[in-house]
Amino acid sequence: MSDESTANKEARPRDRLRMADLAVLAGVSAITVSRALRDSSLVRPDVRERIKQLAETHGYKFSSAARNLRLMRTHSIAVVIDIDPSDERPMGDPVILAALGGMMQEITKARYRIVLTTSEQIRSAAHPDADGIILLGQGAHEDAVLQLARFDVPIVVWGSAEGHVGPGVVVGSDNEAGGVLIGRRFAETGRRGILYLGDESHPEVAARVRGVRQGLPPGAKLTVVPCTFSASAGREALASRLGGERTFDAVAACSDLVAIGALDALKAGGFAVPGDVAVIGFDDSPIAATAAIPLTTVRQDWNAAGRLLARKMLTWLGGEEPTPEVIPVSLVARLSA
Amino acid sequence: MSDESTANKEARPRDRLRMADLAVLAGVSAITVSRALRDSSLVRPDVRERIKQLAETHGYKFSSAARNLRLMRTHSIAVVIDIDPSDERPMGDPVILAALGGMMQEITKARYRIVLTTSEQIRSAAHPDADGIILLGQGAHEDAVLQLARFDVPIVVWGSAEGHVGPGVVVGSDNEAGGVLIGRRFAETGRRGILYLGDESHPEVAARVRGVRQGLPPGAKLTVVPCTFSASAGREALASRLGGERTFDAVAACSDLVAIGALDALKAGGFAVPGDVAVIGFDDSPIAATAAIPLTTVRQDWNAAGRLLARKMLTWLGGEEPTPEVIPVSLVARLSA
DNA sequence: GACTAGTGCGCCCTTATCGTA
DNA sequence: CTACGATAAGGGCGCACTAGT
Repeated sequence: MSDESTANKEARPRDRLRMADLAVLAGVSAITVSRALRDSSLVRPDVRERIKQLAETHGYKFSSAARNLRLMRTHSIAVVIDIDPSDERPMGDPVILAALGGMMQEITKARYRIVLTTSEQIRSAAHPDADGIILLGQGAHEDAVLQLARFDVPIVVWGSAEGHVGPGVVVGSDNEAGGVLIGRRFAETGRRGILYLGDESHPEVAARVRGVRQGLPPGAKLTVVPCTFSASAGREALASRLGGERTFDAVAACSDLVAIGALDALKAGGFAVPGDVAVIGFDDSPIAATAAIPLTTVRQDWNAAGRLLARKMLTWLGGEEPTPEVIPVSLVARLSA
Repeated sequence: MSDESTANKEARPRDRLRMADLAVLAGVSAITVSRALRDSSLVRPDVRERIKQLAETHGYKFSSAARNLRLMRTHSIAVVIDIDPSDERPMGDPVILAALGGMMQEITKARYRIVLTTSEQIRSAAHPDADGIILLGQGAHEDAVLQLARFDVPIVVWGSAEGHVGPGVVVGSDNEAGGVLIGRRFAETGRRGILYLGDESHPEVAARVRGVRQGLPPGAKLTVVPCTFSASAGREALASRLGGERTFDAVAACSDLVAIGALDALKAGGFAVPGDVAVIGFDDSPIAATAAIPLTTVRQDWNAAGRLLARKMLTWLGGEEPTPEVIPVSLVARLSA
């Protein structure tokens, strides 16, 4: 009965309103609708308002897919974190969540979106599907950045600015200053033999160790014991040093989790904290305050860090290459040192 | 001299290879390239392979923006979490990170992407810009779901299945069973006066309270003290009950953080744990194990929860409406009860 | 001629539908 | 039935241009 193809062409039953449809309703062209909805000054304010009203009343839905295709941008920023359940670290790093929170504040304010990814996933992808990449986490070594450089998008990295030569802009805590705070604290409390629990091949840890050394008085002795970022690693690293005669009276750890492990080992060995041995952590994660012996630690403001990382990225996406930046840290004195 | 528009048409200098270009190189049509790259059986295996090779050697980059527009899908799933730095709760909830990790495993495996959002942002958006929404967090009340229902996309919610009538599929811990575990533990250790710290208007908390009551012996007395999900709330709620004569010998909290606050208040009041008062938390977050008095608590497997939430959503996106599901919980006995 | 307010056209790239050999 | 192709969306926006001051 009805000529369907013609009917479709004449008045195709579209389930979705486009700008073109709105344009007909408003008696203007589609591009004017486009501009009106973006508050372009090329459209008279009254026309703009009328079009917006129309869009509202007709339940118009903007298609970001179409915009993304046209502009060849995704309006999203990839955030790379490694949440590996088999690894002990991430669960104990609520700080990452704080950083995510900070990033969300800034990124959503700029009308961008955060796409969560793992380094493994993004590395194996042909395409980042994002306008920029923010790299987070302790594992963010140089090689990770290099791998990602093949995507032609801005990269902002959390890490240690020193010694960074590759692509990408680095934002990080002032690790060396944090180390100095630790060294001074030990100096003030008369400690002479210090054990540092952490992996010096990690640039951030290396900077902290340097700082500790600076903060310590001339006569003090500093020994670095290699150790990853988990509580069990801290426990084992310290336990290995508790046999025989104790040659240290202070322990600094590369994270609060490691410090908690050290606390365990000391307790098991029958040592008093801070009486026999003082302990200082790093991060001021929530577990620091609630530990059996409330942990003295170096506070990194992860929320601020997240915000800053995001702002750097947004600056870059705005066309201006940002500068690296260092975030100050502070000592939180509790009972352990 | 040169007719620019014609020149553009004849041999426009394109910086990006399209399927159409690949088609010319392979001597086939664009649609065949499309099918070949998607492993369609409509293309002969040898042709398929040849086209894939070609794509590889010429550095072809697939445009997901174009696919998204054509298919009217985003291939991404919005995950709504509230990380509000002004709020005390989220920082103490590293469990959320574990859930995110679980979701990432499943979602990236399915070649979807996770878009992080806050409830505020998505509520004010005209459009979710995602094929589905996963709602996470303690604040996921019914009204939040209703607000999101106006988007015409699948919603999967973390929460309490009981009493849920609105749209969306609910996945949650077996809160009532968790409560029973708590009640039994108190029963076994001879506790008679129980204080429950939590907000019963919250469906999950209500279910736990019911469970506790079931697990308790007939003579025991249970009192619910309203309290939000933060450590300070726990501290204050308990402190308010410590004046005058103590009428309880056990405390159950709606989260480990709240339990930590209660522990603080008890310590300040000079009570021994678990001697005078036993304390049980909920979640088994990292702070439970490292607390001053290692916390007995009910473990929820957040990684598994995240994976399940994601799978439910993927099932739905695959065209089949999933069923609600309840995740088992277990008691982790430490020192506090 | 310079400015304002607005338009027509084509392109971004992929894929469902229908058609053909 | 198998393997492939031509066509037409999908929706927004840059570009080059014009009508009217």
